[in-house]
Amino acid sequence: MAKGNDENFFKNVYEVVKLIPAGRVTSYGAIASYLGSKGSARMVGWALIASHAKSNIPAYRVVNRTGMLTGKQHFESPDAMQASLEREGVRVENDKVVDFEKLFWNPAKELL
DNA sequence: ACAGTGACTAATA
DNA sequence: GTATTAGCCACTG
Repeated sequence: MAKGNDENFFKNVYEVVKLIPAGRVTSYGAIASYLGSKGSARMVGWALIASHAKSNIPAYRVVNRTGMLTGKQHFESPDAMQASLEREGVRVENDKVVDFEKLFWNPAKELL
């Protein structure tokens, strides 16, 4: 670890993910774009791993561009992510968010 | 310092 | 329409 030099980027991810309304989801690319690291969606995913390990971040509200729960494997249980989403009203089918486009929450627009 | 890996995305075949 | 390649940036060995 770099002693938290990149906290700026990570912290931004934490803030945005925390601000995601219940029952809504967003994509890594959207967060990356909002942070200015457009094209580096992988960093958002990496940040979420750190965030999940460091703070209580609802990382389950963040999925990939197709709405698939790619990161569920990193949770305590692979089913925790889907369960949490369904608990908030998000329908998940075959590890994929239903009506993802409707539930999609764009920080660059909603949070503007 | 180099190479491999990864919670991604878009383009190409 | 599915599969593969390439670009992306940070972390680990």
